[in-house]
Amino acid sequence: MRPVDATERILDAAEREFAAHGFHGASLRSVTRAAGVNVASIHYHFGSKEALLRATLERIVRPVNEERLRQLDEVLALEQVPSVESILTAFIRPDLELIAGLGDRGAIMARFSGRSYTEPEEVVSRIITDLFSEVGARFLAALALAVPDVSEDELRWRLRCVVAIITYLLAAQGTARALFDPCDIESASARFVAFAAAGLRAPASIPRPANRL
Amino acid sequence: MRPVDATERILDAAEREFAAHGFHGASLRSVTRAAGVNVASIHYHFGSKEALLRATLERIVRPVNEERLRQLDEVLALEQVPSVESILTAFIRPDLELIAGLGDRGAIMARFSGRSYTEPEEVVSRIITDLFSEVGARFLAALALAVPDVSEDELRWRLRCVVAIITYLLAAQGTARALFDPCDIESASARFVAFAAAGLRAPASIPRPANRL
DNA sequence: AGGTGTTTGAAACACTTGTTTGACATGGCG
DNA sequence: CGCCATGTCAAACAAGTGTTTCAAACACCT
Repeated sequence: MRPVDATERILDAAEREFAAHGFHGASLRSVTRAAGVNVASIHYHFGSKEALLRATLERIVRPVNEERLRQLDEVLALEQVPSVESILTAFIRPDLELIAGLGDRGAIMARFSGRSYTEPEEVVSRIITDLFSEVGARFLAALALAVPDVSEDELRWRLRCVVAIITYLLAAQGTARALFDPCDIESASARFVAFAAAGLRAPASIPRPANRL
Repeated sequence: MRPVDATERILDAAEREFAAHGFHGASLRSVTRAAGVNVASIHYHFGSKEALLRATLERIVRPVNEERLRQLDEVLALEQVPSVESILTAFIRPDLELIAGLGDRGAIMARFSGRSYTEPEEVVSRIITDLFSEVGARFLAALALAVPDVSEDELRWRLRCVVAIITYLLAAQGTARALFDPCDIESASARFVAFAAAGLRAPASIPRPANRL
């Protein structure tokens, strides 16, 4: 079952360790021990701990983001003015499908990617920003079509709230306080979309002036 | 300006270091260096790194949560059926006020507490769960009054989404991608409330069965 | 078989980690 | 003054960190 290829085995183990303990908390030796390889092989195959993290992250996030864009294209092809619900569904389903399709490893990957968003270390946030810039821009543009009444600035702000929710959803997965049953992605998706769509569609906020009569 | 008391100086420095690098990423020596004290003094005053984290966390979170409950009581006293907006405002304002009132340190504390929510390490999540159990229960009960049409189970789920948003808001503060201007808590609060209130009030999700005809 | 480039292995590198120790200074009190 | 608790300090502790080295093993090709 486990891949014979050492590179792949290292990535599998790194995924687990980074998910469980974060970038600093995970040690290369715990990774190599779990992967059944020598410590040196990490530097041989990847170059450094940071490079290993990037590789681990990319292996998870890239296909998910590609699937996101694919589903978004599908929505845009079907609806000339896309609904918020369709856009949000295209945004979250690739994550949920990943989790559902991979069993235990799905939970690990969810935690890992959710966690990576909130890593304080520059290293991680730089990688994440890289990986998500295109997806962010495309979905923001789609949302601007779907919710024309809200300024793009506030929409961008709201999109980040949506990302925050997904991050949290993923990060909690595989812990004692998981937010959804990985087998039931329909209701997880429905709950998410119901909440987030209403939030995105809300009338633009009107900050009351600091002192109002 | 800086407190002369060593305990306080250590807590100040720990706050900064934990916020910037997380629990594992921050080293005791970087804390003591910043605080201008000896390494041993951390163990003298607190006992261990973990105990230092707990103390740092409690010093921030406790007063904020007390203020949350105070503002919630105020809302409940004024409105017999509280509005979602009022509840949400009571929930987020103590955070924003903290940030606004404390300048740089506010941003640090925001990042620190936001970050702590997503620490993978058991250590941190245990402390957080402790500190938030009462607030969570009280606000959930209030929301159940305000949104009677949504089941308490789904409401609990949505409340966690709200917490996710706040966490993210706080964690991004003090970084290059801060989500709001600390001086303008009015519009930050308005944006948050507009988004979250709409989400909370959304009609209950109706997960269609996995296979529907 | 011999030679080539690619992977592995054990060991060491220099350094940092959290924690402990014991000597030293300080300050209040009888 | 001596006494004792309270802090502080440099130094050391053992263990663990990411990274490097270099020889041995391997796989593959002519």
